[in-house]
Formats: sequence, structure tokens, C-alpha cells
Amino acid sequence: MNVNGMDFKELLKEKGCKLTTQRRAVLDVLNEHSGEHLSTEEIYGYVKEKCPEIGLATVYRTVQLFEEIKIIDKLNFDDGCSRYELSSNEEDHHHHHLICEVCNKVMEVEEDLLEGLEEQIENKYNFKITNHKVKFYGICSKCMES
Amino acid sequence: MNVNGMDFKELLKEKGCKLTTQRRAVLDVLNEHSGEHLSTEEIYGYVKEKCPEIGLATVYRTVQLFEEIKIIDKLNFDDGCSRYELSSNEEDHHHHHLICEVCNKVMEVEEDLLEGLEEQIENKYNFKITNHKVKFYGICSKCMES
DNA sequence: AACTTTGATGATATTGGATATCAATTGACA
DNA sequence: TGTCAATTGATATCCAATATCATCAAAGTT
Repeated sequence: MNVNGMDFKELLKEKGCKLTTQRRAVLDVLNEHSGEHLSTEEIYGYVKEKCPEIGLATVYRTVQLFEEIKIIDKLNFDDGCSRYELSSNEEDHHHHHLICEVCNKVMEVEEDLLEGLEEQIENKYNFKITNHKVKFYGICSKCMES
Repeated sequence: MNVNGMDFKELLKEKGCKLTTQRRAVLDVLNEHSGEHLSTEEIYGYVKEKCPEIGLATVYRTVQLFEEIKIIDKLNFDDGCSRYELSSNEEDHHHHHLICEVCNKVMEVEEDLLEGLEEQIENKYNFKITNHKVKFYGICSKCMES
């Protein structure tokens, strides 16, 4: 049971938290749906299949904890709820999102070409950057045809 | 009464909308507080000073309309509400935000150096980019000292 | 293995930002 | 000035997210 090479139980212990069945089950669901951007309610739906006694509040709490220990990222696509995805490894930073304003589909951009820009900003503004979130809005190829 | 060189009343008319006292007052407040990132409730507070009969629902509706006609941008700093700022002119695209994870202060990065990156993405993913939102998280100079 | 401590859980009430409703009002154009 | 559709204010409502609290279960400890 490890995430990004780190032991899951150890990550929790560092925060004084316990490894529970429910937390394990939520992590499983996130792994099984990597590449998707699940809302808390959606995670709840999937987790209930293998852990029917779990409560919605627990999923909310779990997702919040997972964000704190930095194994997931919170996403906001302006659809009325927060969505989540597994964090990528430390080294390769992370990807960006392309959001089609016509069909609302969200795609991933695997590259992360902000290194140069970040360095410029760090120097000019004396601001130590630890993370970034980038969204590009526009029209996807499919919608462009129509 | 114009925004970014466009006539405000004309912008509204194109959408079949009327120029009302309330909409004028909200725009005034946004102009008087440019550089800030006001929430709807905050806008409501300021507008009421000069237009005490205005209702909160109207501010919510107005802000939504202003976003549709692209004279303001919606911001999300994960503080439980949406915030807004006047859009910059079309040509110089817009700025980014630096968010200090220690003191939660939000600063502006005036440059927009994503042109090159956008072109790469447009070609590789066949996606026509019309806008972007970029947030950098980290530690500001003040918090770095402590 | 039973005990103990303390964090975690599930059910549910509550919060709070945002939206829907609707009668009354007002801007825009003839 | 009259007409009509868009707009407004007040308020009810929605719903994602959080708070509450009694019960439960990890993970040490003896």
C-alpha cells in the first residue's frame, strides 16, 4: 500500500492519523479511476460498492486529509463542486488542463513547460514557488469541426 | 461609460440586456476597487453605500452577466466563495496570481509569458486556446523571512 | 490476548454561498 | 406617453460542505 513511492500508513502516521478501512477504500477508488476528475459524491458512489457502510461525511473528511498529505490535488472546473485527482510524483511536477468551452470536456496536457517562467517569477517577485495550477480554456478539435 | 474601450450600454444591448442603475453601480464599484479581488458579498457591501435599495440577488445576477460579456473574470482562491476582477484588455491578455500558502495573500504577476507555451499546446493538441487561468502557490518574501 | 487511549466513523443537523420564484418595477423603443 | 419585455427586491429554496456527537476501531501498552 504505497503512493508515489511513499508508504501510505507512514504518511498518515506522520500526521497522527490512523490507517482505516475507509481511507484504504477511498485510495483504491482513486487509483482505479486515475485520469478522471472525480467529485466527492462520485467517489462516495464508487466506494460504497466495496464498502457499503461508509458515510458521505467520511469521504469528505478523507478527501480533505488526502489533500493535506499531498497525495491528491483539488480541481475546480466551475461546475458547483470540487473534484480530485491523484498527485503526480514530485519530480515531474504536474500536468495542466484543457477545458473546452463548448462541450465542457476536460483534457490533460502532459507536458509541464513552466519551469523557465517560474524561475523568472521567483527572481523578480522574490516568491518561492512550490506548486501551480494552470487551466487553458478554448475549443477542442471535435467542437471546432462542427 | 465604457469598459476596455467598448461602450457599456452597447455591450449589454448585444445580449438583449438593458442598462440599469444597479448594473452601472456594480461596474462603478469594480472600477473603484480595481486591483482587489472582491467577492459578491463584498461588492454588495460597497454598492449598497451608493445604491442602498439594491438586493443581493441582483449583485449575484449582475456579476454573472458581467462574466458572460467578458468584462470581469471569476477567480477561485478556495476560500468558499467566488471572487471577481475586471478583465484586462484583449491585446495584453491577462496576468497571473501568486498565492502565499502561509499568509494567504494574493499578489499579481503582471507579465503574461505563456504565448509560446500556448502555441505549442494549440499545435500538439489541436485545441484553440481563448483564455487561461494560472495560479502559482508558494511562500511570499515577507513570510520567507519569518 | 485483553486493555486503554485516542483518533475515526456514520447519521444527521446545520451552515452558507448561490440560485429559483414571482409580483412589482423600469428601461428602451415606437 | 404608452407598451412590453427585461429587471429588480424579497424571500424561499437548493445543495455542497461542515459541525456535532455518541459509538466504534486502530495501534500501542501491559
